[in-house]
Amino acid sequence: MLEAAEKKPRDTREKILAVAEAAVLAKGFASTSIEELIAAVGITKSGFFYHFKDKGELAKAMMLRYIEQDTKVLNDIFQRGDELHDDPLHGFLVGLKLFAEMFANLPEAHPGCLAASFCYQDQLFNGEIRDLNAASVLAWRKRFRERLELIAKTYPPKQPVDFEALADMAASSVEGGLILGRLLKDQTILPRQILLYRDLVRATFASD
Amino acid sequence: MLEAAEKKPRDTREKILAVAEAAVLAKGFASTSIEELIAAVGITKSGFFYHFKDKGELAKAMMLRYIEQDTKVLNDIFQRGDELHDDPLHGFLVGLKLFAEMFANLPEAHPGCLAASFCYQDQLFNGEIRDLNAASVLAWRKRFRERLELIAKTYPPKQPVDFEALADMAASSVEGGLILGRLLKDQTILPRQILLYRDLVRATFASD
DNA sequence: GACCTACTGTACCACGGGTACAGTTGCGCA
DNA sequence: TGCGCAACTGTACCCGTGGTACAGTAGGTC
Repeated sequence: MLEAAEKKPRDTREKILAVAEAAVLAKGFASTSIEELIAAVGITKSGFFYHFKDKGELAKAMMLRYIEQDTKVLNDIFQRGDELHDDPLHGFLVGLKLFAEMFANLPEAHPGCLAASFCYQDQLFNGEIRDLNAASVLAWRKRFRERLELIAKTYPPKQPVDFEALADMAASSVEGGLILGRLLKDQTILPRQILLYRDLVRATFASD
Repeated sequence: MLEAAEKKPRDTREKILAVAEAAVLAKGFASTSIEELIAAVGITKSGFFYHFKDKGELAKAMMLRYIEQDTKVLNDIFQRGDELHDDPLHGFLVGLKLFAEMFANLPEAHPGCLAASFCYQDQLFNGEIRDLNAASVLAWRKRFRERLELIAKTYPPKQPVDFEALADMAASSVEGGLILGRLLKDQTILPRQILLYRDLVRATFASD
């Protein structure tokens, strides 16, 4: 009876999450109605509540999905950077360049960061989701901080450096660049912010 | 009959806007109910709709109020910076330091940026509000870009510089710093991001 | 005493989140 | 061949909130 035999288990759940992410990034979580999600996916309300016991569970699943995708992208990009360069500093700089290029080459504007969206509506969510969100930022901090300190072993900076802040600035540049890019409808803003961050990293460890 | 004779015209309107801003930054615009605003201010629903014909007009008034306050703060800070230093570069660097200190010395965590909050819910608003929001970012860009180009006349940078991106990075650092600060509940993140931006500006025009 | 500003009071509707639960369909498996 | 399970559908219903509509009123000003 079904014209599509390609249906896999969990497929619907994934579709709901994808549609929900796009909607939340455009309108916020509260104004994303379950009604519109089921209409877009082509299921009924009962179908939705089969997958998620309430809207809060949807939020949690969205966050987990986002963090997973995010981690994978970062891993890929910076691994490729390191493959192109043995040196910790130059591998990192190549990684940052690849990162900027990835955003520059997106077919359309980046829809935004779910962590930022949730952050500006955090009273809607329970502590579990806020903790997930904080953990994802700490993962960025750890990743970049460890790299920066590794670089500092080979290239000791002449000035004292706030490594934590410099690590955070990677995430901060992305968040800031996404917001400005959206507000001005200019896709070039985000990659250029990342390249400026790259300039700062290079200047921090400059050997001249 | 009224125990308070201190009531001034427009006072209620201002109270509504202040309460609404705090609520929107905590929960988002959509989930900020008119009900809770009037409860906090102590008026009735009819009183609310006397001041704003609908929720959209409230949003517009919030945005206008936010932009006005924002402009005033920036003017004050960077004017003081320039009073302390004649040189365009060093006046700017002092201004950035004052800016960072302002955030560091806030009695409690900065509640967030209304422009960012609206940005992540922009489908809720009409074009007028989105235009206001974009204009406020362009005002930051213009302010910082003009200053950077002025500095470049005295301190020509040795490397080519993306002045637009470097100007945008001021706003971007604030937006990014606010988000990270909120997510990690750490008030020091934002001022430290601004100080890193200051480092980048200094390095860009370094004469050594 | 007329007029204006800044409200109050009352009544009402539509929509969406959420609950409850019974029924159905197709697939894997014994 | 039939059993059970995952993944739904169908129906019915409650309630809170945004939003509309509009009439009334208290206090100050000219």
